[in-house]
Amino acid sequence: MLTKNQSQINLRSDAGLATALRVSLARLTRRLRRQAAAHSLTPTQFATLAAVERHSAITPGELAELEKVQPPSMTRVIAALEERGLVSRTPHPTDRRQVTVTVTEAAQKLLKEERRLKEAWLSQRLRELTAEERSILRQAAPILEKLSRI
Amino acid sequence: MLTKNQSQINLRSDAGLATALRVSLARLTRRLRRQAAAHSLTPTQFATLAAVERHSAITPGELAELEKVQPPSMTRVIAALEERGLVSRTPHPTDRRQVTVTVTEAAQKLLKEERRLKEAWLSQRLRELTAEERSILRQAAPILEKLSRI
DNA sequence: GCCCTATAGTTAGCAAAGGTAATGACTCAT
DNA sequence: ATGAGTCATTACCTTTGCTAACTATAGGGC
Repeated sequence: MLTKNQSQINLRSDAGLATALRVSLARLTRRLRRQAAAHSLTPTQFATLAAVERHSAITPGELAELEKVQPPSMTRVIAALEERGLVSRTPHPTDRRQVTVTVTEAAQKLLKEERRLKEAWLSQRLRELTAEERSILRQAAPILEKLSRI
Repeated sequence: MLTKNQSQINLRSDAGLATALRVSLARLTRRLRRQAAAHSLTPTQFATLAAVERHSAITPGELAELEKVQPPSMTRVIAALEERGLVSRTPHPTDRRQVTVTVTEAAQKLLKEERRLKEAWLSQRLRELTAEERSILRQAAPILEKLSRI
């Protein structure tokens, strides 16, 4: 009985668009999370490690703001990454309250491999779309990124 | 130091698109979840209740498949909804192993109000986009829905 | 120079929501 | 009529978010 059309959501209104996006995003994220479970880093850890790689010598507070989590949540993620030798915490050069986080060499290697694995599922799904659909998603990606960043 | 450009992700490749989507989706979902915390239903409960409303007399197993969760997770969500008088479980007409779930009247009223509240944040963000950006998201929404459904 | 407030990070404890494994009730084909 | 399969549930664990409270440090006003 799963064949009924599930979305008679009115996409014209902003509220309808919001509904459609919210529901799909939640489901997709759940799906991606599950896909990632087979690999060595959780999605949160992976996203954080990638952020540390992009902004080397970043502080936990800045990372928390970037990833839109509270500082204590970021503390835990960093602790997990440090325990696995993927990031190192060093004192901030001028402010001893702060800490700077950087990726290790091991992390760079792992990131490369993880990226390949972690994206496999979604990439495969993307390949199953038509070229036009992919093109729309390409245009949508930066907008979603912008929305996620507010 | 949050001003650096965070995404030099190559959107041309499927893997790059996959990366960009994955990161943004995770962050947006986190944000939406937090936004929802002020209201009376969790996002998962809300999504499930909405699904029950759309497919009345659906079984837990079908709901689990729809929402891409395992049956035990769905059992818990349904139990929470039943405890609050929002759904009722009745025996399946022909198969006594199964159960059919339907929304109550209270739920229909609540759904309407919740929808209004829960979409407020995202709608506001959508209004801050340009008309063209919204148009792209309108085109992207069904594709994301399709991706989330595979 | 000394306090007082503000800030950065962490710790402690809680809640939401997912998962797997095992169980009980029921169905159905052999 | 029995044994395998199916549906829902229960029990338990994990991840990952949160808030509140604590510690250490910074920095300004007196």
